[in-house]
Amino acid sequence: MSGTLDVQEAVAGLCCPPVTGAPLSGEAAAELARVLAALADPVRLRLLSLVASRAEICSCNLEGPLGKSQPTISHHTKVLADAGLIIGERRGRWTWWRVDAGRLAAVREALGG
Amino acid sequence: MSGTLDVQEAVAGLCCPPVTGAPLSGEAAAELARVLAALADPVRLRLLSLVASRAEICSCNLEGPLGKSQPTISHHTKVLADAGLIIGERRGRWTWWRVDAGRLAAVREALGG
DNA sequence: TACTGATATCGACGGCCGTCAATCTACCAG
DNA sequence: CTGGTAGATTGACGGCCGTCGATATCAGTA
Repeated sequence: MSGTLDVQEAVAGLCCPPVTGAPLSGEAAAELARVLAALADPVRLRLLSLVASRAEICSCNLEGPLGKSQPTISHHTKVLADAGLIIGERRGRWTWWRVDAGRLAAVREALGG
Repeated sequence: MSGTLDVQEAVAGLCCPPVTGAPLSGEAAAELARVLAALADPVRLRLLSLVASRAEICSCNLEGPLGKSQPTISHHTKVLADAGLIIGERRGRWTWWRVDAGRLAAVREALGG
């Protein structure tokens, strides 16, 4: 809206200027690295794509396709949620997950988008 | 050029459909995870931004700003180069590094760009 | 209140990663 | 050839991460 806002405005919680711009500060690099570390796992990438493939998905629908134990799935959903990439909501006995598209876009922008 | 080419065409060596599309295969997830793991380190992110801040940069200009030992810098440049994110060229006694912008763009697209 | 089922947490094991000192290799100057 | 310098490689150490069995928590149901 305002003319004073730039690329970093769209960066949901991620305060990193693009890596392709000026040299990153230690703090900005650490914060971006934390989110990227959450993404840098095959199981979590597949989990993320499963969540993204629908508006919402229940934890119980993740164990089967991913072929991992229930504690492992719970661990990975927590890592992605802590990184802000997915959002969980408990309804009754089930936990429903959805992607935070803004956060994912923020990562792309931090990567020089 | 051809009309048959789509998003994946621009993905320099990265054959991953976007995570926001259909669920990722195990192989696609593993390959994307490998590149993201190379990015998921504060020192390497700062190194990458240093390389990106100029057309080229010499290894000897990295140790100072990053505050790491020479073997550590050499290790990190190798990790980034193996991931295809930077390209090194040896000229005389020095090694010059530059960013592979296409590869970085490929990562962004794999992340749903 | 008990009982069942869905998730979260804990504890432990094995393996991978970042770091650096020491060493090796390659290149240029003399 | 010899010396000096830039960079790569090796080996070792410490710590973090993915995984799962066991257990705890928490919501709905009878």
